Amino acid sequence: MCPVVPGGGYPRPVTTTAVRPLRADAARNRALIVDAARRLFAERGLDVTLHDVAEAAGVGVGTVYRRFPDKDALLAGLVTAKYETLVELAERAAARPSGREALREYLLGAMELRASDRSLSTAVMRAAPQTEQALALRARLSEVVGGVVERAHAEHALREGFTADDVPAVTSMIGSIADRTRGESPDAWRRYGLLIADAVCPPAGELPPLVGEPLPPPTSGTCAAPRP
Amino acid sequence: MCPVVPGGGYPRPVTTTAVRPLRADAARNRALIVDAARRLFAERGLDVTLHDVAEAAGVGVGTVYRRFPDKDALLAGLVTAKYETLVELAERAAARPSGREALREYLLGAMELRASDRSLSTAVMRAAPQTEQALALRARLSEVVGGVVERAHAEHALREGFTADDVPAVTSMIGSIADRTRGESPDAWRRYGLLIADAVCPPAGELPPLVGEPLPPPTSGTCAAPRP
Amino acid sequence: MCPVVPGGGYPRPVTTTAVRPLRADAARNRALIVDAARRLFAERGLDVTLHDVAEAAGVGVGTVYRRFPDKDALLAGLVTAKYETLVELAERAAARPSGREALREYLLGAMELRASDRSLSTAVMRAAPQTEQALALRARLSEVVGGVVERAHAEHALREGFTADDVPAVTSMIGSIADRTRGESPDAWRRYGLLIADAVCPPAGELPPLVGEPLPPPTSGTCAAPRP
Amino acid sequence: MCPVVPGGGYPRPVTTTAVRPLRADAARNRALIVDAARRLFAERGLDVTLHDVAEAAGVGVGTVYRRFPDKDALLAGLVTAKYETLVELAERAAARPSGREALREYLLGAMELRASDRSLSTAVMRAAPQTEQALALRARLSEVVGGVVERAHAEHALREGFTADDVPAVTSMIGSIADRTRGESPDAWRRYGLLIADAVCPPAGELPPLVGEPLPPPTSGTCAAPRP
DNA sequence: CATGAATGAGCGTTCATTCAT
DNA sequence: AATGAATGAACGCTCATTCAT
Repeated sequence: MCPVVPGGGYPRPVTTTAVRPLRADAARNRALIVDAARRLFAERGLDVTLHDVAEAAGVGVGTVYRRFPDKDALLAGLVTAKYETLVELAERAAARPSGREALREYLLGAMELRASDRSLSTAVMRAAPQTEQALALRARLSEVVGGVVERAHAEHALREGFTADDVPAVTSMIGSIADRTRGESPDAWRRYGLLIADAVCPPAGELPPLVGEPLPPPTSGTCAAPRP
Repeated sequence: MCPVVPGGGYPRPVTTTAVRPLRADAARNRALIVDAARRLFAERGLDVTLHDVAEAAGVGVGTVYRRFPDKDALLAGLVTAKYETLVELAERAAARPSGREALREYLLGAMELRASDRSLSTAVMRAAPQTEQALALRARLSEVVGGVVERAHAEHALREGFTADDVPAVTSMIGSIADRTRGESPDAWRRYGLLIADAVCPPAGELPPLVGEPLPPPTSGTCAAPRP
Repeated sequence: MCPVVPGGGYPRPVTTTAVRPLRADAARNRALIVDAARRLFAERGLDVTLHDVAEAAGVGVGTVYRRFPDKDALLAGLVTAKYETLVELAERAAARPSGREALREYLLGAMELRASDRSLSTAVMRAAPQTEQALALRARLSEVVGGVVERAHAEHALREGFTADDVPAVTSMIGSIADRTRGESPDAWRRYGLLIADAVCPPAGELPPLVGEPLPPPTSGTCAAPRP
Repeated sequence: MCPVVPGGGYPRPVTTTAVRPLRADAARNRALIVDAARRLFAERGLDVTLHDVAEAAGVGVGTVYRRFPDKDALLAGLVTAKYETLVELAERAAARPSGREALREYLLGAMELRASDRSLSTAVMRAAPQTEQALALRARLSEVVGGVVERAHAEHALREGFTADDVPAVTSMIGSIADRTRGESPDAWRRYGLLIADAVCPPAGELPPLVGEPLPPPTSGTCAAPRP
């Protein structure tokens, strides 16, 4: 609703022409920071320094700290933004009539997202969702994906025992592969994405009778973000 | 069972003029260092300091630097040691009459190994194999696993298009999951290990008709270690 | 009772051409700032930030800097305010018929004042009196206390050699004790306040025959505030 | 016994010619650091940075941190060294036949010491004695001074109610005065040192009948160093 | 050779101060 | 005049790496 990252949909001050003219610079800088952070984190992983971010954004370090209390908060901001994208993705996928196709679409889309950002697979793990917004997004995502998973199960399109909580784990694995291969062949992960998607929820036509004896039900949300 | 130190079978420079009696101490120290490093990295991840390693090994930091030019080289050393274990594992598995079973045994064993060591999934990524020995080990591993894969294909037990080069990718993914879950539920990775093993090479009885349209043939060895 | 803001009795620039109606706001802000600063410094010592002060005062940091060139100037402002209280105290004490009692009253009162404000003993040290007003206040204080001291000497109630310039030194010492003990026993300083007051000017009844061989006459005003 | 600061009496390796030849540099550097620290702290108070210390000592910051885990530890080291001097001073004073004279000698000596080091009055307060050595020294000091105070009381040379725990408070006050006047007249504190010494324990000949109604017995050790 | 003392760039973070709005 | 966003030098501290012993 109200994106942490001022990417696209800033709440336009529709009624007043200039609600807070002072905010113009601030907002622009914030956007610069988030953009730079996103880019750097995506490229180089979690060990970029806030000095790097500041420099890349063309602002002073202090400005970064004005917007984000510390490095984790910045990461959390990025993660939150990414959750938003995931929610959108899930909702779009859920609109499909076939649960199977909905799930495959979401799975492959989520993998793609993870694969595009080096920091994400690690960041999601480290940064507990600290804002209500983040928690709400996670809950919403869980809800939508849960629905899709249920529908796919009802269609017998899904490997037995697979739950909505397995989804982040599965995309996280793909993220790790992508991290290793981004340099040489940025699409290498697709091979494994497909492998896993097929294992979980094969494309229409064949149903895998694979006997999955699911181990102890996974710590729920294991690969999502840690509980606060 | 699993020789930590690859120094065991050093090719003696028989023909060289000087015998170098000091080599004994050096080798012992190298062994101590690698041993300590392995333990510490496995326990605490990549952010252990070289002082910690040196202390745990009972040597001075300088000695560590004498054996390994820098931290990455030490990591590479660990990776090398791990390759030795993998080779053993592969050879043992390859002894099975069934290619399918041989492959499953190796896959699950390799996953287990990755899961047991916190630093490995990252280390493999960062450290290029720098010694002839490491390259030789990798070649040998590739050879043995390649044989097993071929046999499994011959038995039609393996997903079409799957190659020996996919094996490290697949185990690497499991390593990343294990890293994320080790704290809370150290066995959580098994769920996904099984999922993937089944997808690749299902247990005897059913054959996966899953149509795998392999994407661009993976950069060979992609998920092993980066090229030097 | 004790006007925090020295702005109260500003000498109006009656003769100047422009009346400057804005002065009202400015003065009010200055008052708010000094008030907040006093409170915060007294509570938390010198390491409060100017942002804290500004926030507590309900103004922006910029406003603080408009009124006081830098942090030290603000401290100087506080010291000035404190001087006003001291002048009042001295005048009230000087009204007593007995010089001895007047001096003791002033001494103990001044000590109490110092003891009640955490930042003051340090602030006095660092901030030179920068305004004419501050200098005027200091002169006035010196005058009043000088009178009292003289009367006490005339009554032979005061240790030989003791001068009005020793008074700030003596109260300053108590301030330092109070700073150190405020946390655990906020009244601990009284023990030493009494000790010193008795040494300087014992309560009526006994006259201290203590032979004080005053060392080199103290740099006058040494413990008040440094020269500009 | 074993000085924190390698000032004079290093335990000479009497029996072996070269016990630890490597330590030569280390010891020299440590001495340089402590010397520089002492000088800087004495001159500029507690807010010197460890970079300053390192630079003044001619070593890198890392070296300072190698010797002292953090800034407080360095301070604690200095404080410990100062305690040693105080113990020596107290023991020498205690050797006098007259308790009165012993106490005056110690008081004035301790004041002199405090007056000579700007950081000390603050440092003693902040740095809790962290080593057994420091605690032992403090205990020893307390013991010796306690004996002297008792003897002075027995001679009726001491203001009633004055205890050994008042001694650090009294010297601390002098330290604060000295801090304020060091720049302009470094001996100004003597005037007040004498005043206080006389108030506490007047020179032989006259006994002050000053009615001291001691306030609640002071938190013991209030102005010494905080309890660990 | 082995040692561990020394180094110093760099980290995350703070805050007095400036300046565009 | 007032604001508060922006700045960046500096802080305490770490640790990979070097080099005198």
